[in-house]
Amino acid sequence: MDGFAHLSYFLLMQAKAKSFTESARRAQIVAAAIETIAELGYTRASFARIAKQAKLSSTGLISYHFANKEELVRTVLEDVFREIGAFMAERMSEPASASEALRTYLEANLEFAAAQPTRMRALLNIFLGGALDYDPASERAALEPVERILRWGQESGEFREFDVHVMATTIRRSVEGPVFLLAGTPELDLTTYAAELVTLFELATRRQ
Amino acid sequence: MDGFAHLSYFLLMQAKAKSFTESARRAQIVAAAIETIAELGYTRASFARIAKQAKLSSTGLISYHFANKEELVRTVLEDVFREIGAFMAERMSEPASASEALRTYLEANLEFAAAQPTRMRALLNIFLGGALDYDPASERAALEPVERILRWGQESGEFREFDVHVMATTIRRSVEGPVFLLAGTPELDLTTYAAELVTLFELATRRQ
Amino acid sequence: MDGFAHLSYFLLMQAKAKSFTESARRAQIVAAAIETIAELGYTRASFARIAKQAKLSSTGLISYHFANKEELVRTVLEDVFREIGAFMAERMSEPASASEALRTYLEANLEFAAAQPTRMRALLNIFLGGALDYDPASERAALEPVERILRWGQESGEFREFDVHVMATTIRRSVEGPVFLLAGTPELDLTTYAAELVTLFELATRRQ
Amino acid sequence: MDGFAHLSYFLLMQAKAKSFTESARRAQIVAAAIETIAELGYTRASFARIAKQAKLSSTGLISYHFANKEELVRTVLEDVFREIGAFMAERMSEPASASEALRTYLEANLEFAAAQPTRMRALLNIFLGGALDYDPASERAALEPVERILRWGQESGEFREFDVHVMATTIRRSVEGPVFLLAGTPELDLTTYAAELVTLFELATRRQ
DNA sequence: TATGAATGAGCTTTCATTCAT
DNA sequence: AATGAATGAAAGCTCATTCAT
Repeated sequence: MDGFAHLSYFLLMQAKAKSFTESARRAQIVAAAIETIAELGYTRASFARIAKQAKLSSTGLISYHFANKEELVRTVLEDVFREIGAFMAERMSEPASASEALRTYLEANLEFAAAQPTRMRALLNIFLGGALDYDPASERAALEPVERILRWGQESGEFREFDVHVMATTIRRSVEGPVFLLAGTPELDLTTYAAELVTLFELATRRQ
Repeated sequence: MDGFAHLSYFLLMQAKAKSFTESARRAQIVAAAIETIAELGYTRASFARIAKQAKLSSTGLISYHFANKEELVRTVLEDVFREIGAFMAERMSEPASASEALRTYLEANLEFAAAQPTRMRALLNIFLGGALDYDPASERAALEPVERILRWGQESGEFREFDVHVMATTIRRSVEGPVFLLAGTPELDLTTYAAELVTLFELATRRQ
Repeated sequence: MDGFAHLSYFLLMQAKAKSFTESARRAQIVAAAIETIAELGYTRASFARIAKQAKLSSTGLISYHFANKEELVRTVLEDVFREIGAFMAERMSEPASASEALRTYLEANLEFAAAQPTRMRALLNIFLGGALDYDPASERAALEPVERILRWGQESGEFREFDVHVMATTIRRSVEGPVFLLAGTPELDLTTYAAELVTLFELATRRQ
Repeated sequence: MDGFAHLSYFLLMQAKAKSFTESARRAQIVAAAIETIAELGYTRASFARIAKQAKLSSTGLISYHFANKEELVRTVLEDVFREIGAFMAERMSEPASASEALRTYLEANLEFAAAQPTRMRALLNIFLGGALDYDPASERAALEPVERILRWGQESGEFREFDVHVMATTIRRSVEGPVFLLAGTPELDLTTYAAELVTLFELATRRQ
């Protein structure tokens, strides 16, 4: 019922327990990677820059803790998805109707963007910066929870007839928009933004 | 009155006239760059690959015609914007109303995406791939023509009251969506897609 | 009819002609590689050391002229094999008998080792130093010309019955021996050495 | 009277007695090193791979027990030479003649290669893989026992006149050959191989 | 104009070794 | 006696850019 948790599809369950020190170092490196990717984009976020950001003595230390760059990126995504998942779990209750679900979806996504703008920028930079080969499957996965809400509303009669895929794509992209806007306008009021989106899509989806 | 020409902001007026040979070479390189960036993404579109695509003997030739990579990218954007501009000029007549203008805006953008998918993919790969330092000004410039339509509609009473910036951002992103979808679904019917968007935003903007 | 030319199996016919300058540079790099590999062994012959030996400004120049280390090594082998081939072509006439062929094989191999000790050391360091994954096929290829001589002698009645494979392996290794000995005893007299080997294998192979 | 024990030249007599635990650990590491070097070659046998093979928790443990990689390699050689020495001591009785000694030398070497192929491959990978700076002294030491046999035969009149150094080198290399052949032909029958070598060198050495 | 040669910084990754605990 | 964390040098390779011709 959230916008990203479905992407937990990237998570690999870790077999071996990590020591406290190792976990701390990995967390530190992941944090530095998020910071760096958010700031410079994926391409320019080299091990050298990440090491500098984390005040590490050597890029070798990153390689020591992560098998390769792909594993580091995967771990960054894990971290972001975990945060999103935790946020959403707390934020959302059982929605009583499709329109309520849609409203909550929009609001919760923007609230998270407001709470974790750096993580959100890193996430989008990874997906857009060519880190991963473009994967239509993950695109579809990202749309799925939205489409579920929309179909629910059409079946219940709350929503009018429309192409679910088009509407879902538009909704998904509408909540990603502010993440970029925040870079240019940090003071952007996402509460107002969310209210506007809620109205916009209520009008666009409701049975006339 | 189009979606991108405002970005002519990127254009640098060239002081010196170019010889025919030079213009032809530059055009050839730009075409190869577009092809390569569309296919591989900005990061992997090195001078070596672009030269290969253009069947050039040396990457030095690219440097000879373009001061640096940034200038090449800027010229690619010029080219794309010029194409878009030409397309729009032909496509659009003087709109009789704000809602007609909005409808035409949506349809024309998707028509262009259908007609020039390679140029469109290149364009978005450049913006998203970290080629340019993120530039809020260009973001604002991209929104301006949409905002103009929206304000017009509000002033004329066709449109309800809403936050123009939020609505414009949502509209802009809604027409960019299909460019990405085309990668996974080349057979996507953009005519239908456009009709859905037109309905969606008519409902979202009209005075109730 | 020589000991190594069969390994021309490694040669790739080059499609594109190389400019004079490029050929010269490649030759210079190959020469430096041979020198370095002969002296330090394959493992320690890094691009950095080869560049130093060739007085190049950057290891990047090696990568510029050779796609990767494997291609450089392949080119080194080409060079050595070409030298051996030219040497053998001049040295050997049509042998009148198997025992004459065997004698010439032994002598020619040692003469080449005397004339080109550095190339020979480089060659063996490449094969023995783990440069190439151990390849039974190339081993078999190296033995083939010897085995052909031996079978000829057995069929003609000049040679006694013996296991051709064992004899060929022993002969092959016997002519490689001096290449290593030369490192410790540069003044080693390979003419005498050859005469001793000729006698040794005449006694070992002749019909009693 | 064996082919390698003379190389005990590499052994460093250890001044300090080692505890049982330490000895066991060292033996475990040495065994893993032999296995790894035999399988991957010297170059690719990193501490990391050896530690993995030995199921050690850290490469640091190797450094703890061995001053550096050279000492580990030296200890591996010790181990192999000790095994060879023990094998030979059991295998060989007092030879009645030089030709019997030569026959036994050849047979015993090949028997050991058949019994301990892993140790033999490791041994040769170390010598050939550039682990040690090429050492003419060790080469000479390896030839010494063979040369002793040959001189004995010449003095007793069993053997003809020949250059002892050339013959010894040829014999030494002839028994090393099968070690490599085993990699490509594991089913190679070394008993037959030994019989062929015995005949070969009897004919090559005997007084006519 | 165009070419190919050259440069040097940068990339990720592996390595033997050190060190505190 | 052993661990795992950390180090910094070195590896092969790619890159945008410069330059002489």
